[in-house]
Amino acid sequence: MSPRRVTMTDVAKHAGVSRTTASLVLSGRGRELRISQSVERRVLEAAQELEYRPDIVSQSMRTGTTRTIGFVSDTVATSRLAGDMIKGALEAARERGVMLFIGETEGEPDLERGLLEAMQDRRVDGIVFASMFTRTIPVPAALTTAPAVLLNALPAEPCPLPSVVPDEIEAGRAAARVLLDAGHRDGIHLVGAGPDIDDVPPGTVAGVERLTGIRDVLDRAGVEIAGGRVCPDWQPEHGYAATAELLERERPRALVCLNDRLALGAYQALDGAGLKVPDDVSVVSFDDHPIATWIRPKLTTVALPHHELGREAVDVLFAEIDRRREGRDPDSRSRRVPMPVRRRDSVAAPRA
Amino acid sequence: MSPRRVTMTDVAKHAGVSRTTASLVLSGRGRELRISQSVERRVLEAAQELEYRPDIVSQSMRTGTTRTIGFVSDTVATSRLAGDMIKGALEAARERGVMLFIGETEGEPDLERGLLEAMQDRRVDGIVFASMFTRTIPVPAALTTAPAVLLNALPAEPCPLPSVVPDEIEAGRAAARVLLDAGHRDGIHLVGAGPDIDDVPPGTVAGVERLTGIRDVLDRAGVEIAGGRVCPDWQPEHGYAATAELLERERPRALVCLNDRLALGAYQALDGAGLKVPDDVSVVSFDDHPIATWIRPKLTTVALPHHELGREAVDVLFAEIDRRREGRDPDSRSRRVPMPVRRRDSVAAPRA
DNA sequence: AGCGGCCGCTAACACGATTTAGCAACCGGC
DNA sequence: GCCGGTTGCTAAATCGTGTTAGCGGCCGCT
Repeated sequence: MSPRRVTMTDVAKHAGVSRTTASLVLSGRGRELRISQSVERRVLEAAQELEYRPDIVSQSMRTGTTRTIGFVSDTVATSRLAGDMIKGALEAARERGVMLFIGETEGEPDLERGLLEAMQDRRVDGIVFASMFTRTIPVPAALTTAPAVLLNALPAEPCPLPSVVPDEIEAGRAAARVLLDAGHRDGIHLVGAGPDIDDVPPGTVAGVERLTGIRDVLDRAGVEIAGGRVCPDWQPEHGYAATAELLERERPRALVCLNDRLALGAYQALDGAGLKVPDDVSVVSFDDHPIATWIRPKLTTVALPHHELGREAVDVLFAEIDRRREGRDPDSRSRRVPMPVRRRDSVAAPRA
Repeated sequence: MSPRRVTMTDVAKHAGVSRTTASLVLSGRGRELRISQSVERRVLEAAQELEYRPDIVSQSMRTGTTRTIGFVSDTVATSRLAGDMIKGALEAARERGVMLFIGETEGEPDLERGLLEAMQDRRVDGIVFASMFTRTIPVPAALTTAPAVLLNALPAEPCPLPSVVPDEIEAGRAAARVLLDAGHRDGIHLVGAGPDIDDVPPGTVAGVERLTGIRDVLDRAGVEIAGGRVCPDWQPEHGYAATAELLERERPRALVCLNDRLALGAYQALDGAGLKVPDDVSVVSFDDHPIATWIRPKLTTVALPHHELGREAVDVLFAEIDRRREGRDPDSRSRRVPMPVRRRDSVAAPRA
């Protein structure tokens, strides 16, 4: 079988000291507690020679901290985006020597509760509670036990939890500015939401906020939105249908698609109508989904910074853990992570 | 602060019995060790009333099993596929009340070693060592300590580890059969690899095995491959280039693309040449990437069963853990998970 | 000589569970 | 009345670590 792990007792024995002394030296408190240099050296050498590594389970037992955090999300498999978020969280955790439990609730309260309990039973130091698309959520009661952060989600009711979300309003503004900068003033249509602020699929934050940002910039510039079409879901087929229907009535100069999958559908409809992107119609979108660089021409889009969101959430979580340890009140503000514009080939000046 | 957790001592005190008795009852060994029915009931009631849940860290300390496994992969963020694999693993783990650590090595040996050590230090019960695309890998020494399974990877040298991989050869056969069944005999071209068995991008298992399967079926049917083009990487742009170049020379009747991203590029090139899928050219592919259903017409493809691979890996891992516990030798066979054909709209009978 | 103080280390307990060994009480048989 | 066996429970050890309290020895001062 596998050879028994080297324990601190082994190290102490090998160095000819008590286990206490070994513990003191190895936890760096030797100097403070007046362990002689020679003993200290003997212990360190013994530890190195035996390749001693502390057993974290035992440490957790004693100290109460497991150097482990939980990452709970509704789903991990929707897209590459989810993976990026986890990747960011993973990096930030690794820098602190912390491991990540992951779990998915599939949106079911039972699974959610079970998962949170399983993590608490394993004494996680904190929990990142993530949603794969931005929305407001009812905060589970179990989340108030351990330090926690909401990721890509806002609490439905005021609660003492910090949250990390993408800055969708500013993203909307950025998308509108891309078109204005290229010289567009007329024939700007929306695909997926709008034109009015109430025309959004239910339950999404991204819809309202992106639309708010777009309208804000266009309004200020005195530019009127030519039209818009709300889609129940933001899949390619809906983008195709909305755009095809639009093309029957009029000829747009620019499309703002509310995400890249809609934009893919819009491309297909434009192609079917013999219109060229960007010469005939400019397209700007949101998300920076992998397909944005696969379709032709490559899509100009405002990126969801999933990687950065994941990192930031873990950073905020550890700040929160520190606050708790110091007995301070939790920080319930929400962080807005900027969404960068990826300028590619789908936007051009309108034809004269 | 957060209220102290309810411990077994609390339960025992509340029921008026010793901690030992409480433990016996709660671990279901009460009957066996002749605890009276009345005491048993008192303990169970106390546990329920106090909402007692055992502390898994303490249990781990005593029993050596953490009900936690590690999922180590080179990367988790390449695509939705990775997410699906994790999702499958997660499901299988949840069914056993087991949590999942995840970590990524980014292919760096240092990170890999650190990660495996971190997991061992947390006494994981076993490790799934996954690759995001099928390949042969050198098995890290640290993997032999705990029970482990290779997922989507084959050991470079014989070693006592089971592995779980997709059945790529049979997938190749299935793809070829799709074309034969539709009546194709001539003008079958390969995109991404081939036509000879050596024409594959280096380091991939999928390339050789898919090609092997394709050739196997076509050879048996007496059908000759009209041509092929190996691509250094399997991205849309390579599929586009290979197909565009092919179209300059001749007019294919069917394309076997070695993955869906290549197929996307091929679609674009065919579209550019004014050829219709599937009327002019049939296309069959591999992976069942999300875009397969987004592009028009929807792509017929042989699916990588990522979800199933993840599940299977965890199942095999637990079988392995059981073997070890019973002192039997490890099972070093490799499992082949079938790759199902997704028949959609990109294959039709050749034009008369 | 007696006493206080420092130096360098160790004994012992705690964390929360599991498990082994054993104790007290009762019963029956001779 | 003593012995042996069964019943029903508990004391105590254990896992590997962190931490507090304290012990013996030496030095210096009066």
